Amino acid sequence: MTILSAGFYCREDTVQIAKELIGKVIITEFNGLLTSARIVETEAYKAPEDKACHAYLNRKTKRTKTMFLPGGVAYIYLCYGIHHLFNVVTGPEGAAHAVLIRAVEPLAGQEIMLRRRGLDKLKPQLSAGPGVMSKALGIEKAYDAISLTEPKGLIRIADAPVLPFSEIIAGPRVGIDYAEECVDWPWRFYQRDCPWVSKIRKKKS
DNA sequence: ATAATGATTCGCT
DNA sequence: GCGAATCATTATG
Repeated sequence: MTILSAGFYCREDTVQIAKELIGKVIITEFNGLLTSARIVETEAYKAPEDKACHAYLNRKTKRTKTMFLPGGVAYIYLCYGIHHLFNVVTGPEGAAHAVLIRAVEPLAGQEIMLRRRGLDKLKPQLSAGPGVMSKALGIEKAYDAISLTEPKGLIRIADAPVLPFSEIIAGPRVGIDYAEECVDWPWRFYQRDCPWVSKIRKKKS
């Protein structure tokens, strides 16, 4: 099992990386509890031109500074005061690019994930959604900016064959209605016919 | 359908 | 510094 190296993340084309991340495997190991899950849904965010990106126009703040790091580290932040969202920083140092992981398919340590979520049965609700999949894997914002490329790291991502083109679907990103002309950019990728992909949420009336 | 929830940011001073 | 508005969501009825 090969861990993806910095070379994979540091490329300039974040959208391409987001696409290639589908099918890769996230492994977390906190407190000796090992869990892993297959990525089935991602979104690309790319400053400065992307209005939906926190670092739009390269705004550098305490929160977004992680995104300016070289590719291969985690960017984790709190959303709606409740949910920890997990991103992978991409691109060279100084480029605020990142890929949001939105949904995963549980592999190893399913009992651990169920316990963390307070569920007793394996169903998409366990990890189909950016907030809940972080919770299932035990990811918290305290792990912001840690490396993903260390073989012994708390969080790492294992390589896997790239899915056939026909299995990957591109669409507009979710939950960024405020981003005006950027809302329709097809920067969301997910695996076709996969029950672990998050459901498209209906917009407010 | 909507309440819950808190870090972050922005516009003041 | 301070306070208000904002938000890449989820769970529940």
